[in-house]
Amino acid sequence: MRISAKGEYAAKAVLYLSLHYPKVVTIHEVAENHSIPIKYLEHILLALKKAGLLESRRGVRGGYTLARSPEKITVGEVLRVVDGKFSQASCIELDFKDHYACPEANTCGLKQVWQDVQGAVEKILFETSFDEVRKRTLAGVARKGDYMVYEI
Amino acid sequence: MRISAKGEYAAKAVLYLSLHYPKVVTIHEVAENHSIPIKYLEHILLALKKAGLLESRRGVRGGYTLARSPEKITVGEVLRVVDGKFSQASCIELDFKDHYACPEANTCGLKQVWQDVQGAVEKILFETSFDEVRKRTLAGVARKGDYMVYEI
DNA sequence: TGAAATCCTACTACTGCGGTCGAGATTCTC
DNA sequence: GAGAATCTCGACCGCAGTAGTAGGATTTCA
Repeated sequence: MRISAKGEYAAKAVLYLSLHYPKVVTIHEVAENHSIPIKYLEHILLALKKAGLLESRRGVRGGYTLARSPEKITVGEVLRVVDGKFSQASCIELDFKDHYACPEANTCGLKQVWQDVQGAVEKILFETSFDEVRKRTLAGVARKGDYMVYEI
Repeated sequence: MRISAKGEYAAKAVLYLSLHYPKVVTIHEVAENHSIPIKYLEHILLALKKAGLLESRRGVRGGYTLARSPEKITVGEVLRVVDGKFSQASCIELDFKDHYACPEANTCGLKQVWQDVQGAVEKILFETSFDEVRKRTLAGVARKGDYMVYEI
């Protein structure tokens, strides 16, 4: 019942790209800044690119940037790519065609609970854009006072 | 980002006990009714007992029952016992003493997102009692006003 | 005493997650 | 065109946690 390391990495990376949008930054730079294993991050960014969230440029001066502006990318979208669905329990999953996998699903009062949880989670994740996360991050930095940690 | 099979088993078992409260029912009966491996269910019920949620009687005519009435047991309590805490991401976990494990936690705008999610999940799980789940099960009907579940 | 049940420890098989490796393809700069 | 920088991609690996099993010890009731 937790977000995977992969999901956290992905979110941090996209936040970093949001802070530098629309500049192109290298995997290396992202990995350095967040202490993420670089070879692992490669896979993650590649997946996000294939999902249409990021754009890349190869070769010298290459790197990644967001495919859309930060306010058009939500935390939920990013997590969905790397962590898959947010199904909270097997009993509300659907099988091959449109039917609940759990035979008791129609009467079991727990189904409602799992759906409520899933809905609440998705509501937050899909309604929070990276522009908002970016603003909160900058606000946090400003409160600290001493340095501007992120160069923009 | 999902509830474990163990968590689902535990919730189903407690629901079953709620439906028969205050009758004492055997592990065997619960396992049969929900197609849960009996030897596995033993562990789960034992853990719930040790956590103070269930009571048991050994020997012939023994079995389990709730330690309190269904309205005094929440889904969250049950899941916490078998699945541990609901920390959504490592960056909001606390280390040995009172400090965030993640060094960027104070400035990272993601922390708030993870906390929002965790809060929303806990609110639902800890405010839903098994008496309510029991009623919904008996009604076999969806409630009004539940969350819209996003299409996946 | 014997059957029915929980209690308890130990073990196992498997899956997925986190991470690594090495080579290939592309692009820029000189 | 050479070479460096950078993304692309498939294969691989170790570990921890999950799900489940085995078997016996203990308690209780008739």
